[in-house]
Amino acid sequence: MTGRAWQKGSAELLILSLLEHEPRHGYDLSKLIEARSGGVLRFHVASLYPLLYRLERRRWIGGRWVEKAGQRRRRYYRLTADGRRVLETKRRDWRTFAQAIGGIVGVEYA
Amino acid sequence: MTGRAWQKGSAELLILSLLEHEPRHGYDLSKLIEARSGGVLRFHVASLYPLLYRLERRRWIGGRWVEKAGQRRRRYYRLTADGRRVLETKRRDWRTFAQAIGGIVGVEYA
DNA sequence: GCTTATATATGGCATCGCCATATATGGGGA
DNA sequence: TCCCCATATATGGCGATGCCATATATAAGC
Repeated sequence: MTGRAWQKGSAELLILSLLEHEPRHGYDLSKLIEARSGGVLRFHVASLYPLLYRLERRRWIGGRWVEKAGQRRRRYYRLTADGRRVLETKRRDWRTFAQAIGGIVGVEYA
Repeated sequence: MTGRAWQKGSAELLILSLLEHEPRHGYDLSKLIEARSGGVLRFHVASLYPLLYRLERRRWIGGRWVEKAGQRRRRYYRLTADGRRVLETKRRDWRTFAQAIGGIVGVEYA
């Protein structure tokens, strides 16, 4: 549970980043985060879906249902123009934040 | 408000780090965080004092009152042996976490 | 005398991630 | 055949943690 509290706030940045180049659905995002972080990051679906609704309500992402035979329906999300701008800002902010923390606690990321 | 949400969870690491080499009192810690981060990080005292009580309750830090003439009383905190171990763990965890985030969102800290 | 900086304290609130649980479908193995 | 697992989305309630507002108290500076 150690680092779980840090995830607060980073979730939005993660989701926006993963949607940058292609639309994805919720379950896929959840699996991607876990896989790409080598298991370090893990988002429970109970956090993920409400987060996606929130981002959609803010118009940072847009979702649409895709139904295929022999498959549960999926909702695919894509970045909006607003979302793209927010992503850039959040990336910069994250970098600034991480460097500030690193500077004080004496951690280098190299 | 941009990065404020990220602070959740990093507060403990910051405090423990700042107490690593010398005892400090609450107000001092609050000012130090702001100064050393160039204003990027800022902890309101309303968050800070309850946090200090929590850390003391967990025996990660120990506080003692210091009264001097012509000065409001101050409570100085120092790291305990437990606190020192926790600090090491949290530092490692933070590094792992920041690298995982950086890897997914495409941010380098160099 | 008034404001500002120093210094600690606390009640109530908002945000956000988690647990538990629910629904629904397809595939693989015993 | 039957059950479990992976896939896929949904939601009520809870806990942790930081913030706002406010309070108290003292010394320094104008």
